[in-house]
Amino acid sequence: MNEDATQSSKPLPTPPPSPTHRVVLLQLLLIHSDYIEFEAKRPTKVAEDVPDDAKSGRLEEALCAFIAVEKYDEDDPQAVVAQASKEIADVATQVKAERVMLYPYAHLSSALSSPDTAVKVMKGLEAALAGEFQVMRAPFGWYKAFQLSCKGHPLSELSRSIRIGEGEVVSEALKAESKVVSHWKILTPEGKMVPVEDFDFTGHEKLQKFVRYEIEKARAVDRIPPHVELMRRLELVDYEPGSDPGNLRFYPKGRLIKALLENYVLDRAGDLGAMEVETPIMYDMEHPTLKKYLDRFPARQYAIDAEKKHLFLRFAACFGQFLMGHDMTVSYKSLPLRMIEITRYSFRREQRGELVGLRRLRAFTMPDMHTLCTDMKSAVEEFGKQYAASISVLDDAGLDLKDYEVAIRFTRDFYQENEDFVKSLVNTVKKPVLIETWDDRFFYFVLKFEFNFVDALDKASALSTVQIDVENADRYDINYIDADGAARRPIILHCSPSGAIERLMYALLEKEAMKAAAGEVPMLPVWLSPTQVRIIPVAERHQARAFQVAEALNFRVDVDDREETVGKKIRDAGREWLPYVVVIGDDELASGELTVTIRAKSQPKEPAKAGMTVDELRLRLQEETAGKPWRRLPLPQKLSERPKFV
RNA sequence: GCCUCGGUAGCUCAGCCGGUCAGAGCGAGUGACUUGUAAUCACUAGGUCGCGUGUUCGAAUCACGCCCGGGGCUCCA
Repeated sequence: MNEDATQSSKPLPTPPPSPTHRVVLLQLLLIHSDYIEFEAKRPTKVAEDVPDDAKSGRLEEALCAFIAVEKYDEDDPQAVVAQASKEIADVATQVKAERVMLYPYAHLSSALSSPDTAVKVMKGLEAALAGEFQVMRAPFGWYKAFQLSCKGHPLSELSRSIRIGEGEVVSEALKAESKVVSHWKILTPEGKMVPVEDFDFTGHEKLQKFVRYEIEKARAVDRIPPHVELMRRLELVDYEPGSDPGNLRFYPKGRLIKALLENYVLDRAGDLGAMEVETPIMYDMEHPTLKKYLDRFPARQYAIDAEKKHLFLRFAACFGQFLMGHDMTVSYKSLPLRMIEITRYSFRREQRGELVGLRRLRAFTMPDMHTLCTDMKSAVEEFGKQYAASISVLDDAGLDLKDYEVAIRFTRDFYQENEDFVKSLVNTVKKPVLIETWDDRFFYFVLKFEFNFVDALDKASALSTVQIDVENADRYDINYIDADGAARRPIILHCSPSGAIERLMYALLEKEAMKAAAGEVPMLPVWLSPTQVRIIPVAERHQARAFQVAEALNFRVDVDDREETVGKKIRDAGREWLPYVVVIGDDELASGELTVTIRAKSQPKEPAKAGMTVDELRLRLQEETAGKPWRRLPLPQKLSERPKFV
């Protein structure tokens, strides 16, 4: 559930538009006319009271705006007026019309607003446009006769739906957010709490970048993020224009890496004692509990209408696991009780301009673990364990403490009672940490941390996170039976040990891009490399031995049997970041040994070559991949049989 | 959602003050070469110039709308 785990760097909640405020619409049909003429014939029962001289009218060379005010407009008529008047003015200017006819036209909508709202909006539009144009308004709620002559040029007929973005609907939670006051400090391993402005960042440049990103929102980017080029060039992941933006396609190699990371995080969660579950990806907007929850903090959702239900796609696994938790019978003996799901996918309809490669998506894969704890003491203890586990998970994935910055955020009250604990967290990482404190609790949690990766373009994004949630047990009516037989509310931890899997891939690629820029040789950890060993037979007569070695190694080994020169094959292997490249020619045939190029020891232009036996190479691979999940080669073993995906 | 830049062959891109402007390199296919650590040579095929509408005698080129991507703003449980 937790956005930070996956997608954002900031802990503040998105202003939650309530689901009922979700869409605000006004339907417009704009006709550029030679003339428009109407006459009100007789009133309907909702008719607006108007003087006789307003019951008919005619405009020459006018833009005629047929308007249906919709039910949803009732939430914010002013915003609708502002938006719609701008739209009408834009078109009128474009077609060089000096006159505008506002014509209420109910048939454009199937969900009309109340007549009061409609009249209010119509009058609002009239007032808003009056300054710039000659405006006439046909009365609302009358049966009217009209004549219209459409000019018939390309822009003469346009229809518009005015949509007011969710963010403009001010909900209770948004109002609360604007009152949030954050205090920013740096906490050092020695336990000193220093205001950020007084902290000497010498030697902690990445932390400084992160802090600036967080507080000052410093951004300066003028190029495509390196990982976007890499994800395509390495044939891992790509954009999918046939879908919605931010929904990506994964090629076999990308799918392999993602699957390995998913399985690895699941394994590690299992080590912590988590039970894997699976929950639906869509939920009923009208479900009473979810409705309250959505009111509290929706990201922007994807909505789906199905038969009689109005559904939304989940943005985390919280829904499913909390609903499950609500129905479970849990004894205190079961606590701490941990459940995890790798959400494939979590959906958030992030704004178009925010989407970038693997960093920020609309559909992403998030390990989402929830832990029920008896009380705050137990929750804090569990928090410490999951903090340590997150460090270890990232380390195995290829990111160590130098690669990310730690943020710890809490309420003032929490800190007063747990100061030593917070300091111990900082001591664990042995480097200064960004601290954000709130005077009051505006969010559902009292304590959280995130690990924030700072990329090649100095952008920060959150990976691992854990939060202590003191609110949702109540909201979902989750309880456990204590030793005395009484039902009690647990404290709930939200944890994503790695953050979103896509984002982890992004971080790995960005890290390697930074290494490459610094003159080092980039590569993925051996356990994640789609091909672990490539064998290059020098001539056709060496192929049999190549396949024999491939089989004996029993890892992800492929054979470059293409009709290319050895030089070409070596170069291609380098471009694919192959950890081990074995060339087999007459010499190897004779000696039985292997000539292996070891990427991890190579420098640019200086491949590190070593002679070793098949067994030695196999042992080496076993050591480097011990304890990690394994999957078979994701592509045909013979390079000659492989398609190109990009 | 707004602003801005871009979309030309599978990929990277040139052409773009309207008129042999439909091109290059890589990739792909075919043939030759049987190859020892960052690109072997030759030939061939491939494109509604993102989509639509308009302006014009004539549009890849100009205008408008839309779609997709990059960046910025906003936003970022």
